[in-house]
Amino acid sequence: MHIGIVAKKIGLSVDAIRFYERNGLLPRPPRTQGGFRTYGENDVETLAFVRRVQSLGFKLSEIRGLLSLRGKRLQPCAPVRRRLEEKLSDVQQKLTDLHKLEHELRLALRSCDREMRKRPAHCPILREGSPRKPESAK
Amino acid sequence: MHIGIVAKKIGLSVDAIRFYERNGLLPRPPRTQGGFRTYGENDVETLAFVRRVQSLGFKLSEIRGLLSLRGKRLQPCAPVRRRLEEKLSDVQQKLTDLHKLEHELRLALRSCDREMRKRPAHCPILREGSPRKPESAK
DNA sequence: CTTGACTCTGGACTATACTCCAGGGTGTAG
DNA sequence: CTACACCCTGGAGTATAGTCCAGAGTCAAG
Repeated sequence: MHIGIVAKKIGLSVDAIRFYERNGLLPRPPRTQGGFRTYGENDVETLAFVRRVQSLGFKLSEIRGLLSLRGKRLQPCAPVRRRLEEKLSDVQQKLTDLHKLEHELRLALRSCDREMRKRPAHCPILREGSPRKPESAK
Repeated sequence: MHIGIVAKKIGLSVDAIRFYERNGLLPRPPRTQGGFRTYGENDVETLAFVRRVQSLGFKLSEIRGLLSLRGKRLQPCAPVRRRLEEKLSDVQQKLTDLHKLEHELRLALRSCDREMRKRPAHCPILREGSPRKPESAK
């Protein structure tokens, strides 16, 4: 299989596949006389795996580690589990942060709303320091 | 005030302040004979404003827009409100995505767990396609 | 054997928000 | 006047995950 076929099969760009190869996510395939890469089914599967764990939030550098686990005859769950747990706790941290942010944004909106009723041309968010040269005495 | 003083006051690096200036987040200050930037209190306030809205999740390019609003005599709330709402809905979208991701990760963990009891050396995450040359007949 | 579609390499480019650097000039305390 | 701390500019580098390109070569059908 040439690279374009593989790309179409798994919905990646040809460039992305070559990029993965350069970055150690896909072994170098054999080449034709002329230098074209020739892939087999297991390459397609590897790429599918990459996509799948990527969709679980792993970055390419982490996927490299996962792939090396995958290359062994024994495929112990424990190290995978550990990584999944780390990732889960990252996600939870991000969720916490975003919830805080959501709260802050709601507060800002509320303060906007309160002020809007009274003095609609004096946004409380914008005030708190004014630009250089307030033109106080022109 | 020289740049280093301002930097210390608001907890930014000197480099960051110059970076903001280059990117239109802070007006060019007057210079000394020798070319040193000299800042006033309103610059400090501007920078404080930048930090504050940055902590609300706005990126620098968006902050530029906010700053231009801030530079006017009339400071209407409405456009600020609109931006806050957009940002809030971005955040909510991200929360949704992360919740889904959290769910996916939990599913993966569970499938790991189930398999671990039975065949601890055959991680279900790793399987689904094996590396090139499975050595099926060595 | 020609043609058109495909592939090769190496390198530049994208966005974000800065940091770090060299090589030089400036401000000010003593 | 001399240190020494501070400041200047321009440019490179950081991380991420690719995309896009030119200029050249290759493959397969007809």
